Order: sequence, then C-alpha cells, then structure tokens
Amino acid sequence: MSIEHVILGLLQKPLSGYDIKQHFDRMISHFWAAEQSQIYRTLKKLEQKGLLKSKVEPSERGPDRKVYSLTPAGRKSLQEWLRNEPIFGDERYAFVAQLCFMGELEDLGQTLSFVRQLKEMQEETLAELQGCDAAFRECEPDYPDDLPHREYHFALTLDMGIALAKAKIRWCNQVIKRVEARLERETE
Amino acid sequence: MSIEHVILGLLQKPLSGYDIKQHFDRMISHFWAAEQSQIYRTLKKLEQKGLLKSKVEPSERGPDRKVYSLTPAGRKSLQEWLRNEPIFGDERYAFVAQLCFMGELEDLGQTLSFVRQLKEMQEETLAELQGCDAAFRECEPDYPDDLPHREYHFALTLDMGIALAKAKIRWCNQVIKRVEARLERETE
DNA sequence: CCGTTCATGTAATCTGTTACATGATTTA
DNA sequence: TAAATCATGTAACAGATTACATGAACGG
Repeated sequence: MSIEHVILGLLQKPLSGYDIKQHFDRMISHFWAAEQSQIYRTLKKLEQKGLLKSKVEPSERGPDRKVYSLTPAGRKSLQEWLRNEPIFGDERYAFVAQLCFMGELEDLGQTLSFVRQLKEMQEETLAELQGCDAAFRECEPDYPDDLPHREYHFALTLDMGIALAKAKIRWCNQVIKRVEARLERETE
Repeated sequence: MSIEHVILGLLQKPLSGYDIKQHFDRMISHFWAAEQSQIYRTLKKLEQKGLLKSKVEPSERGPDRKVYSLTPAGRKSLQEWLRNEPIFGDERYAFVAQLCFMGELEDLGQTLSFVRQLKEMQEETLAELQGCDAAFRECEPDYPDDLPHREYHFALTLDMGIALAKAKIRWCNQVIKRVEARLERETE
C-alpha cells in the first residue's frame, strides 16, 4: 500500500494529479516511480476511502484542475504509516538479475560492455541528484542541518540517493577492472 | 517481464517450482523476491508460451515433483534479455519514502529510532550476504576470479549486494549522528 | 500549423501478495 | 503425535504498466 501513503505524503499542500506526477518525476524518482494513470486511479480510491477531498478549480493555462487535499483521516493514516517499522527487504534490481545470469552467454566482452553502460547510466543519475542537492544548497541558507523538518527529511533522502549512486559506480569500476583482467588472462 | 526471465535464468538445470522458490530465498533474495504462488503461475505461463517444458517425476521424499527445463525457445528468450541494455531506474525503496515524509511527525526522536532500527535490519542483511560469500570462498578454491562464468557472475552480484548494504549502513550512521546533534541543539 | 506543456482520465493487461486448500514424509 | 519440510496449486485482491482517448493554450 506504499503508493497510497507516498501520495498522502506529497499532499502536504493541495495538488492536482498532474502536479503529483511532476513531484514524482522531479523530486522522488530515486526512490519511487509512478505512472500518471496509477496516480489518478489511486487518488480516486483515496477519495472514496475518505482520506482525501477534491475540488475543481480553473487553471491559469489549460483545462480545469482537480485539486486534492488531505482530510483529517488522511493525515492520520499517513502518520500511522510513518510510525510503522521501516519497510525493508523487498527491493528489486533488474540489472543485477541480468548480470547474475549473464554467464549463460559465455561472452565476457558482453559483460564488460553491459557494466560500462550501467556505469554511465548511474553517473547520469548521480549528476541529477547532485544538481538537485546543489540547487537546494544555493537557495536554502540553512541547508542541510537547520532546514525545517520537512525539507530536512527530504535532504536526508537525497543524501541516500547520492550515497547509493556512488556505491553502485564504485562497484561498477571494480567489476570493470576485474573483468578486463580476466579477459586479458583468457586471451593470452 | 523480469520475473519470467529470472526464472528462465535459474533453470540452467531442471528444477521444480519448489526448488525455484528455494533458489529465490537462498541465493537471489538481495535483488529479487518472489512468492511461491507467483512462481507456479509464471511457470505455467512460460510452458504455455513454449519457453519451458515439464515432466512429472516421483520424489525421494514427499509427493511427485513437476520438473521444468528450458526449451530452445526459452534459452533464446533468456539470451535476448541478457543482451538488452541494463534495466535501470525503477528501483523502489519504501523505507526512504517513509523517512522522506517523516517531517510530518515533527518528532526527531521518532526519526532517530526509525533510522536505528533500519540500520539493524541492514546489518542483518549484510551478515547474511557475508556468510554466503564466506561459504562460497571456502568451498570454491578459484573464488572469486577464476570461477566458471556462471558462478563468477553470481559472485559479482553478491559483491554488489554487500557493497550496497555497506553503503546503506554508512548512510544510516551519518544520519544518526546528524539527527542526534540536531536533537541536542534543539533541546538546549 | 506543429510540437510541447497542461490537464483529465479509461481499459486491458501484467505483476505481485495474501489467504486458502491438500496431503505425504521426516524428525523430535 | 505434533511440528517441520516437501510438494502441489487456486482465488481474490492489490499494485503497476501500456495503450488509448480528448482537448485547450502557448511558443516558434
């Protein structure tokens, strides 16, 4: 049920489904992704449950917006979720699965180019996260340790994204070295 | 469609649905989890598609086993997936989502105990992975760089699990220090 | 006039979890 | 004899993706 709670968490201010999608893509994509259609569906369900209320507003540009906000029951549900123990141990990494079975190809050259490509992808991710961090640092004088609680917690998760991206890149570098060395040994 | 390919990848040797669940839990749980019921459903689908074939065998102990193995089409499908570019960027971390919105509680004591608990969980995961690594090291004299390709690639993914677990623990330690410091400042 | 952004959603399908149902064999 | 392990699955529900459908406003 995490997506419901992530949406409740984002609704600190009233937002439309479209706004929520922007937040997913721009702020939290390093730990959660959601499709637009899933967001609309979940908003409808949360409203039916009485955790959200909505009102239609004219937009400055484009069609009318349907803006959602938390009800007291919604805030309570969010707080309960936050006080749960950490939800941990169900992460999935498709690229690790690919690497795990790549022995099947009997082609270390393929493994090497796979890991190099992976490293590039992770470097892009890292650059984005660091850009976000830099922007934050510039416009918030109290960054990072005296931010208001909400931004402070967001900054902590940004650090996590950066730390993990760096760890993945270090691991890629090690794998690249090891596979290169093995390739040299095997072609001797 | 990754679960289909993960199952194809595990079927280097013929295995029953029950065996496959054991492999998920014992060898690859740090990058992919699956429920028994999902495994049986997926096996059935893969057989319908002609990527697997099955035969029923008597078991040494317990009821008959239905043992699946790759067809040539199955092997081809696996190899195509392995030659795809790395599937990357859709990881989800529910515990990061929880932390991200925890500012809502306005209770840094709660944040602190959350992160301490998270750290303990990650230390358990790390210990398991290191145990697996140690066992591997003991019984395989060529570990890690001269293993046959299949085991070699598995060892690479084990390293990744260990590297990520360590990175998460380091991040927890930093967060714990920072939050402790802020709590002291705020209660002065 | 064409592409992008803004803005809403539905339908079909696929993936994943939880609960249920059955029954033999082994170990304590 | 009771619990754990071996072994199969189904049903219902929840979560996620992809494709489809509509249309206004704005910038080039």
